[in-house]
Amino acid sequence: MARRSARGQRTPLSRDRILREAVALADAEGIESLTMRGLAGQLQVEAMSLYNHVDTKDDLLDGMVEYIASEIEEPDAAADWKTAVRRRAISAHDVLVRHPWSSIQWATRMNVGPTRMRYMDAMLRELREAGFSPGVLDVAFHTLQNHIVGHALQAAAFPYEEEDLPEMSARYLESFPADDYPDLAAHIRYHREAPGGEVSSFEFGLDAILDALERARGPV
Amino acid sequence: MARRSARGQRTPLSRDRILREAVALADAEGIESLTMRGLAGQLQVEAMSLYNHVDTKDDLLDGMVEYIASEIEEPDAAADWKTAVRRRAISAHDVLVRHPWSSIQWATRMNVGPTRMRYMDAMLRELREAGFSPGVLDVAFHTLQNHIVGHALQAAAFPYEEEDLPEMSARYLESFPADDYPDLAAHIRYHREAPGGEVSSFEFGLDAILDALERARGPV
DNA sequence: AAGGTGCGCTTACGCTGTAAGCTTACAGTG
DNA sequence: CACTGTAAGCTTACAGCGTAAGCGCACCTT
Repeated sequence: MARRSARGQRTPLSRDRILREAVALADAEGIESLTMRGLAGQLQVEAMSLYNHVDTKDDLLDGMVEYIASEIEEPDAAADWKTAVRRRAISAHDVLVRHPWSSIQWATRMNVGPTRMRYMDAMLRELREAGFSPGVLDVAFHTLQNHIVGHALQAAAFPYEEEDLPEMSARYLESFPADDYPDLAAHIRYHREAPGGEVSSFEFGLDAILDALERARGPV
Repeated sequence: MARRSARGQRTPLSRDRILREAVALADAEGIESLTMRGLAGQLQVEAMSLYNHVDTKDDLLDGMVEYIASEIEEPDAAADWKTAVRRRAISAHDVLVRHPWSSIQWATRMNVGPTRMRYMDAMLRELREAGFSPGVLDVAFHTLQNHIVGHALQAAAFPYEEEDLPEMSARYLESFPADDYPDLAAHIRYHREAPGGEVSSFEFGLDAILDALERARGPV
């Protein structure tokens, strides 16, 4: 069953090959249908073989988050703090949205690996070097992080194809009990009609947070 | 097997009784060990009987989130927007922290029921009546919501008993590679030593956001 | 007394993660 | 070249999961 070349030797499995395939599979089919057997099948291997490179399924999932975390880009070191933080935040958000399953895992799994640690450490460093006092730094970090992950989480909730989305959300709004929840209805309508859609909604909020932080620098 | 009184009639099951028990069980044992069989066992009933009141396990989980959402308190209608929003946010955060499994479900499940809709609608109304322009209102709502759920998510990550926590986190910090991630280490230390601990860290950030919003009211 | 029906029970199925033990292919050594 | 240790695959098996299908009891209505 194992895949072999013409001469009979098999392409060796490896943690990295497993993680890459797992990420691809989760991207394509959704993480809830990612099973050890299914993943092994894609790799032309039996399920138990995966356990030579991965401790448990949890370990696999941790590895997947680490894998996509490494796609987050490092901003130019010469940039001022606001630009650097902004770029890093946008890149992180991009990655999380690109892998719709990842934001939930990011928010949920507490086994943070070295790649995520590097990411957090770098963002904290940029904020510290910007001159924030410890208290403000803490708020800044969590507010930014919550914005990034929270927004990606929202985006992942609408995994529809780009094309169907307008029609779909229109139909949803039609059946929505707008009389019972008038402000919520307005909110949904706003997101439907907001110029530029979801992406710029993220950046708009991000800039609002960054501006507020800049004003709060020093005191508080 | 079904529980009966002395005269032989059984205490009837009901959706509400099921949800109440499911919430209690998830609170006590963690949601990952909540199974249909286990839940049924607690209710002295067979697993399949639950399906007379609940469509699927997903429906059960949705119901559980709705159940705890109803514990969020309505602030005094006479209060000014900042006080009202603050109170609602704190109450919501309290509820999510009180049920450690709920923040993940809240962030994850997209099937929002009437109770959660009422909650969102009320918060949006308070912000609108405060005079925010649509754009700022949107940022305000999401930033607040992300702060509430994001913070509860973090808190749920440390499900240790209050007593063990200091010793536990001290040991964690000892083995933490502080040389590789100096700013992350400082961040962890800050959370360990911050006056008042996690709760006030939430309120501190909340107030920072509310103050920033107040300043942003009108323009942007 | 009769019959309907709501609701709990029994059984069974396919799927999951993974423990235990085997077998094969290759590298290193004589 | 043969021998052997080991890494990494395969096979089998198991307990636990959600839930579909159908049965039968206890009650309510007439």
